[in-house]
Amino acid sequence: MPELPEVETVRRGLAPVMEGRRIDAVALARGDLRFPFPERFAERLTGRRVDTLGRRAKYLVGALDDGASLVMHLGMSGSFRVEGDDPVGTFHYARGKLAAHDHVAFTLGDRRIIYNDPRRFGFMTLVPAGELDAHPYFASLGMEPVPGSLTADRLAEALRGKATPLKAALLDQTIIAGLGNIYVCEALWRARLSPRRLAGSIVRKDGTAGDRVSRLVSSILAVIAEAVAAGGSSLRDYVAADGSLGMFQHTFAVYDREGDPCQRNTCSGVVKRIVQSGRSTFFCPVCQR
DNA sequence: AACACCCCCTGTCGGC
DNA sequence: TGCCGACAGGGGGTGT
Repeated sequence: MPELPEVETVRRGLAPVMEGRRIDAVALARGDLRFPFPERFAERLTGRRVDTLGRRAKYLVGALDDGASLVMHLGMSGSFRVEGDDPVGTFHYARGKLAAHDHVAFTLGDRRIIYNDPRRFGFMTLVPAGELDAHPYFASLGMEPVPGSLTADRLAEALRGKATPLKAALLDQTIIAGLGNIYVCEALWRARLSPRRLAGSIVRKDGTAGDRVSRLVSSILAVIAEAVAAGGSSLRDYVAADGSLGMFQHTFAVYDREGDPCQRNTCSGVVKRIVQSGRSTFFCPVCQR
């Protein structure tokens, strides 16, 4: 479910509940999510203090006081909620029993952080001190779609000569890390680029960025920044850790808008849905070239 | 090496 | 109303 803006929204919600606090207990409702939990997962976490809760691509990374990292991925349907006796800030506290698809409960003082994931495509693991950057999940991740990391020159270099459709290249986490199906569709619409065009074809012949790459970079940076500012997108039952709903879905130009008129002022096109590498792509075949 | 496909799992929704 | 297929925000593994 969650792409970078949703994961970042979750991070911002959980950080004040986790940072600087000790994990007093970890309860697992089952031995695996997408993958088995690592050996002694609960024991290794218990008693550790979470110094910071960070994010890389779509991963949440808790930096523990022994140098290890708690790595969490929400997959398609993962979410967190916070329960406790001591209402603070905007959190909605309601202590209760574990519900269906609650798989992990972290107790930190008077709070409980509960991970729920119906499809169990999410996963958690512990990475020993000093091994995070070299870990398989992280070693090959590409640029973060933020200013200073994602630049036109770097994207041009990464896409040059690539024969895969542009849509697939943008979903490739080893090129840009954190984009998913929604924001790729939206960014391509903003950049007026066809998802079917070969990725290498937007790069100039001499390998420099040029107008198309520049437009794409601006579009990606803008759509991600706007989505983060809006608290991400809420589809189906997705909510942030504080129970609030992200609002960005109301501004989708093409995602899940098959048949709607293209929102570009001068365009008479209609949003079309196609399937690329097994996933839906929404775009305007008239203005996206 | 680089791609394209299939699969993991559960819930929801639309069509009949 | 009920059933059934299609589809869903991700990404890892396999086969070409």
